Amino acid sequence: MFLNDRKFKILQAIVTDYIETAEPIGSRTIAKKYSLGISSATIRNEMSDLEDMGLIGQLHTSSGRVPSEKGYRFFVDSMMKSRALSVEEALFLQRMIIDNIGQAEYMIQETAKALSRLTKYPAIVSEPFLKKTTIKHIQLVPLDEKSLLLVLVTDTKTVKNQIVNLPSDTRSSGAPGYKALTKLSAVLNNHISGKSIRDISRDIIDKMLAEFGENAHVLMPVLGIIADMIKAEDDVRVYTSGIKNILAFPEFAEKSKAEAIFHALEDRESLFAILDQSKAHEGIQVIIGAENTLDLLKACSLIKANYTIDNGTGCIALIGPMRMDYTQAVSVLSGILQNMQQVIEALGLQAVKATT
Amino acid sequence: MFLNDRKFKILQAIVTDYIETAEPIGSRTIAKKYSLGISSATIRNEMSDLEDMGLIGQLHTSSGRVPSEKGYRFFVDSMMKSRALSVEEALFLQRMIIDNIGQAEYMIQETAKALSRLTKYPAIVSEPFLKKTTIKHIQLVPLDEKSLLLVLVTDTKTVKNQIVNLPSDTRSSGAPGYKALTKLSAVLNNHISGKSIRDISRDIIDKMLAEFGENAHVLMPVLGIIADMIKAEDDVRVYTSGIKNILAFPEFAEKSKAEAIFHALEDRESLFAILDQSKAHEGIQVIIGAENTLDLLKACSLIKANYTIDNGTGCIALIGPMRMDYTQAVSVLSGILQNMQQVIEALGLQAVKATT
DNA sequence: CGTTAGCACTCGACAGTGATGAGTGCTAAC
DNA sequence: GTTAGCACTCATCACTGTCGAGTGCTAACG
Repeated sequence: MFLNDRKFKILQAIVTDYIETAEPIGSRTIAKKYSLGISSATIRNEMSDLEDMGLIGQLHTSSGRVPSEKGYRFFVDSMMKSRALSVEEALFLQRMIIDNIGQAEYMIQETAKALSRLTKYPAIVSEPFLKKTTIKHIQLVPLDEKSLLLVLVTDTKTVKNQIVNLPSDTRSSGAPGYKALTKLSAVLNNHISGKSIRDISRDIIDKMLAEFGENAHVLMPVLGIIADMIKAEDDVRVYTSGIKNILAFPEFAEKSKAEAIFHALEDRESLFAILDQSKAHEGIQVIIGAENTLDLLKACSLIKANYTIDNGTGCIALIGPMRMDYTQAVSVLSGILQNMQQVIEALGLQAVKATT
Repeated sequence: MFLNDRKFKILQAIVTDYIETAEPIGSRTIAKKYSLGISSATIRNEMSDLEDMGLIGQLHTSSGRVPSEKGYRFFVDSMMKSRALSVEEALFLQRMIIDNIGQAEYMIQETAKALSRLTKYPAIVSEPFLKKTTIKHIQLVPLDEKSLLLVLVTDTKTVKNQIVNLPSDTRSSGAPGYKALTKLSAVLNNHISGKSIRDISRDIIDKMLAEFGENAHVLMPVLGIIADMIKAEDDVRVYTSGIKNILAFPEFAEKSKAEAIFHALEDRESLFAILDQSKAHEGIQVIIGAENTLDLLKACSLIKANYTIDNGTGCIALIGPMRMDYTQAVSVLSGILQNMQQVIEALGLQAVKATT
């Protein structure tokens, strides 16, 4: 699609103005507000052409014009200038990096918060979906005579821990002491470190049982919990932040519409459905209105990017009305991706594939 | 305040009906809906008396009557029958107990979720505020040559872990191996287990430095992170759930009102201000409208209870419009408190003080 | 031939109007 | 003491006319 310079500028004015004000915009307003050096009548003629091309529309005869989905698409593809982060945004992200040089899990939550705070749009961030989590390290820690603590480190440096309550029928033999536990930890690490849960064969279990000796009764509860933890780890979590921000948009003023969005963003299943769209896409992707496969989002736009850590890929996204500030949202999202890259590198994981 | 039987029943009818419908209720409706055996005219006379007593009011002449704050207070204090949990509610809680026999941290989050799901009101639950967290156990776990994992168990069985990145200038000496770390863990436990962060004196640090020997460079980073973790632990967290439910209430239909509530419930500071009201109160407490010290909540009611674990006390609360279903809310809250008690007992902590 | 001014037309927003109905308070009768 | 009846109040709703923003069309202008 080709537009002459004047049409280009008029469309740009309509889109940016509508993104800002959420009000249909008329020819006279454009003539006054944007000094294009032509009269409102001329603008009317051009607008009529733009309407024929399907780039703008009107809600009823004699209302101002509003960008159509095609118009937004044209704007995103051809008009949007990439914007540098503002000083405040850059500083905010910088501080976040410092706070996050800790653990991958927190980084993901914090990323969601930062995204929504910087953009005023609700943010969704999913943990990387890992095909096969493997055990990196196991440590048993004594608590008291009837329970002990199991700490599990996985190959992505996620750390999990859970209390193991020893079955009451074997409680008479009691929990092993500190020294015994370090020995048992060593046995566990020797046999199952580097393995995924499926790799633990009957054979390996038998060997470990023998080496556990008098503490054999501890092994099965421990293995059971390890299996649960790995399974929970394979269950990807999704974090959202700033959902309340949608109340600020007039397009969700109707309570039923706001409720629908709230519902979708608090429900795990629908969150996955939202993020699962076009999973293979590289770089930042903008999905406008009906381009969404979900009916619920046909009135919304979604800006999303996939990121990769080690052997898994996760997703990071912003949701807003179709009239969302694509320029800002894309630049912030891109900044955040670079941020994640730095944190991940600091954690010694493989870098995020970020393409802008 | 004393009411004769007829006035009592009429007030009860007005409160329960208004809680259900959110519409002012007139004399004729009461006469039809509740078979009190008297005509609407008589009811009108009685209502006039109730209005003089300040228990009900009307929005304008010739609107139906609405309970006043004093009316709600009278209802809660004198009319509310405690209700047994329904089968569904009881089952739901039972399942929750089973899922929660893990760790105190998750229990608190899950409690918030359960509360809001069962009542349809937003729920707030705070972690117990602990005066002085003490270290119960420390374990250092090897990760790779430049980092190790620190696991910390506190006296309330909260488990925290964080990766310790060794300073680069000492990286040449490398991270200690598995065996060395178990020895270092033992040193740490010998000296600071059972202590709070303030109890770690310069003297103790010097002793540990000596015992660490060639790995002395590891000690300070580790202690620094322990201090941070304990500090973070002393920072009580607050969880909310089901905030979106307020959209369902007509009293928050105005966007500005809903936004105010959302804002208050997403902001840590205001959450604490909400929960801090009448901290010393025992058992379940109902705070109605202007009884709230916060201006923001003057139009809301708050149902809250404090719970105690070991040396700390936390808070659990429901927020709703003044017209909230006190009967249901109180019974569910009381059920949840008993639930927490069971989980806490299973964890070996001291029981919740639940008084209903 | 592109641009512009002028004009008729459309339609949403808003304020004013009257009818309707739910509800009250008062009074008189039971 | 209780009830029926009646006048009165007030929110709600549908309807109406006015106003203004905006469009499309046409004719005139450079």
